[in-house]
Amino acid sequence: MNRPDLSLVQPRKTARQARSIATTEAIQQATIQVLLAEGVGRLTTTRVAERAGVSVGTLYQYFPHKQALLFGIVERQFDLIEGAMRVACDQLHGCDLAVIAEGLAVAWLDAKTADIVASRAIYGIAAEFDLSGQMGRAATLMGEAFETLLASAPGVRFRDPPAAAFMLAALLGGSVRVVMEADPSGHSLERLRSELPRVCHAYLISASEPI
Amino acid sequence: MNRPDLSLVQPRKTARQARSIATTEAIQQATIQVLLAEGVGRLTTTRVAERAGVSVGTLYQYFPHKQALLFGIVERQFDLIEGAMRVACDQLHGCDLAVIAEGLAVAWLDAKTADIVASRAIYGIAAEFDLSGQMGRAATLMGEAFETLLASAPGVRFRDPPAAAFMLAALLGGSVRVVMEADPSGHSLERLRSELPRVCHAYLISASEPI
DNA sequence: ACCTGAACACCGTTCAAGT
DNA sequence: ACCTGAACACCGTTCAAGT
Repeated sequence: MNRPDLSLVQPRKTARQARSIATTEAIQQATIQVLLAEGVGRLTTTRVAERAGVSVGTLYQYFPHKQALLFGIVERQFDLIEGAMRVACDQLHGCDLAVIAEGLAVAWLDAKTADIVASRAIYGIAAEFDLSGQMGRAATLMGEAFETLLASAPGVRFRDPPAAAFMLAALLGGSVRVVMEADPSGHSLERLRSELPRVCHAYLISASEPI
Repeated sequence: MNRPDLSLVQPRKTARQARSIATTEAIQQATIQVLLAEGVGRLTTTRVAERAGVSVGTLYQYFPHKQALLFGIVERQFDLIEGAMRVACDQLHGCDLAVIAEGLAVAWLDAKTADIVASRAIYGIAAEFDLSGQMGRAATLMGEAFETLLASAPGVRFRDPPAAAFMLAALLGGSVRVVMEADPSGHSLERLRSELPRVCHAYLISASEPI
């Protein structure tokens, strides 16, 4: 397999006609089904096409390469998490640091563990494909949202707001990812659930000063 | 490719004879060379065998599957990091919390960024293969080392020592991993370098109490 | 305008045959 | 005791031919 051009995430041809849309939809659905039923290791363009009721050729008319199949799913999951965090940020706007820290940690953990099946699939994908592009973009978005949230906290001023927001995102994202990967049983997730809010709170306090 | 049995990480036959040892060595060296010269995407059993000057059949006499080739390299890198952290733990034994926090964060960042070429290769491997087993084992080891280190800090007592040690490991491992993956340029690594010690210190204080 | 599926160039892995 | 490499069962991707 030659290294595919990862910038081509869009479908090769926009699905204008009804039939095209149906086909695209069917292929995406089939991807999820194969993924859940057989695992990443057995996710094959031919298998997906078969499950979608089309031929491989048709599949390649809408998705430039196998990775594009997966990117769609990952993007959907990322959007879900981003949405959940956006809601959390809105609700926490103007609250004080303790509430913000606790709120963000809980929201993040909930979002990541909400659909454990999807998460498992995503981590499987992440283990097999290069998602650094997606992750970088997501990190930047989180950083920005966190920065405005932190600015809204009353009675405190951050010495370096972008740095604090960035670090907070790295903290949440990193610790949850590493724990989910290292211990899929989810046992040590409980520990994370009790400790992560404390980490966030302690850090935010140390990165800011009163008034 | 059928999902290989990951428990078979050992070479298929122990290399007793001199010739065998040489062959094994050559294959391992060839793996690294191919990895560095051509990237994970072009790492092929045939290519490795060719570079090692043997046939594919010979390769499979010593390595049960392609993954075993990679596991060796990853294990070596993990050992390096584990060693560096063990040294750091020894040096920090008995120091107070501020020094321990700063020391661990710096040691971890240095170990992870020491051989940037190897790290890049490792992350490439990690993106393509399932390393959850290795990572879980490494996390447990770190947790234990951290726990005895934290117990040595004078004047403080941790409310839940295993939880604190675990969280510290997740913090270090997660944030560095996520930053390296999301921003391979290494630009935001500088930010991490200045913020991570603060995170560790703030958390350790909040998880302990005086006397 | 959309679909088909044989064909191509590659994989990982095996095993009868050699030295 | 160790090595070879053709052979096998799969991949991802393409493209001439169909409707």
